[in-house]
Amino acid sequence: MVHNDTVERILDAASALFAERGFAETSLRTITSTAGVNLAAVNYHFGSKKTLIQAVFARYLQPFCETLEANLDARIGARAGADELLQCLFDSMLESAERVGEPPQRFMRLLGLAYTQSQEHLRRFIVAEFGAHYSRFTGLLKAALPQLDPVAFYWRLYFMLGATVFTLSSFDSIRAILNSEFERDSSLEQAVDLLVPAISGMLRVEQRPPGSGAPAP
Amino acid sequence: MVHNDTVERILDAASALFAERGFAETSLRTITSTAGVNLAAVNYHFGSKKTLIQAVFARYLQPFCETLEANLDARIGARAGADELLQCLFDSMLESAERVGEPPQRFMRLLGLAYTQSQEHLRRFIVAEFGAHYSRFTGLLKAALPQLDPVAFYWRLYFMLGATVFTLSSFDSIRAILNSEFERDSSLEQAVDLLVPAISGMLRVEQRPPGSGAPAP
DNA sequence: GTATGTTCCAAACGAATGTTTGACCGCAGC
DNA sequence: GCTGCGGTCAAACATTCGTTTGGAACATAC
Repeated sequence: MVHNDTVERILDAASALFAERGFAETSLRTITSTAGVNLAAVNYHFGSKKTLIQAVFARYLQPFCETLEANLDARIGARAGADELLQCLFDSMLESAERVGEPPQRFMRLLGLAYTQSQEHLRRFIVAEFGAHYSRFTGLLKAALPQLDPVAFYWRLYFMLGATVFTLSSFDSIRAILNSEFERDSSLEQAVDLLVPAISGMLRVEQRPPGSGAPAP
Repeated sequence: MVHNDTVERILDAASALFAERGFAETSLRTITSTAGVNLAAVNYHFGSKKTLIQAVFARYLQPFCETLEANLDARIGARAGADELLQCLFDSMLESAERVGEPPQRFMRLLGLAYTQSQEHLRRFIVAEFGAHYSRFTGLLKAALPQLDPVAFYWRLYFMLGATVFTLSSFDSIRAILNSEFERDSSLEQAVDLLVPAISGMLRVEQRPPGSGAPAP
């Protein structure tokens, strides 16, 4: 697939429209008319709608993985703290989004859609493309939190993923609410600055000793 | 709309299928054939697909709101802690799901879809149906966390919502991974027992003093 | 027994979807 | 000058979608 103008225009339009409405709710006709190209161009250049969806993800994932790996190599020593690792992760996200030239919240939105919409082919694609890098990061984070047992750590990874994807992907609407309610504008960087210590704290909370909470069923 | 057998069968099938695939990806033909009723039954009993989606939500939301209000009245005093409030919230969710007779993770899944899929009518419907109860809970929680400034509190509400909806709605797949990796089965109640202290800790983290983190843009 | 209203059903409706087709254009290589 | 080729285009393809229709079946009321 050659990187010509039509391909870029389709990817731009598809990325924005998918993030806005979801995959099934976005038709190829909407994409091609937004991009100003012919309807048949998608199938000609990408093969199908499924592979177009994957191409949209690849354009984000590849720079993100590269940036994350580079930042981990440069900034993270043998025994890094959870705080450093999280800051590194979010910095990489912001950096790579700037490299791609699209807002980071759009990437988060797409990532959330990949989990919530029924796109099994997409989850497989992401694991294949991203799995190794993901494992490296979670391994480092696990080493930074030795007090957590493996199962609790696993769950907290998902708590972190959920909080991040959910809030950053909804950043635009949350900001609109905050603006109308507090008359104070906020940037995505400020949101990340609130997110990192909150998540770091969540990860570091001491585990509740078994039996001290709600009675086990 | 009378509560006859056909209506119940449609709601059961629609609830399960929506949670599994999303709204746009689930056709009325799939719903009616799963329910074993005629295709026209949906439009006859519910009017349209949109109002069917709302009806599916109403069947969960109404018992949940009632249960939450009752539990808040019964168990929460004037100045309750964040821990108590969270436990009360999750207990209400589990209780009401049992009352409805469907798994709680299905409700969480639907709630996540309501946010991520482009269903403006549904968000409006949920706010109208649930807004007052939601405000009561967030007001109590805010009073329990007086050290947080309003904007930081607002963001942490979303962190909490994201972590909860994301993990509990993906509970089935997370459990499958945990089972294959640690050979230890886990219940939804155990997941909630891990979630409550983690979120409570996240909410109580001291705010990072301005300027000590990444430089403000 | 007839009238009335509710529920169900097979069939069809128009619109929208992803995909394919075959002609057309510009441009390189021989 | 002809040929192959990558790219574009309008048009059509076959499905699938949500919704509507007209009548059959049934119960209840008078």
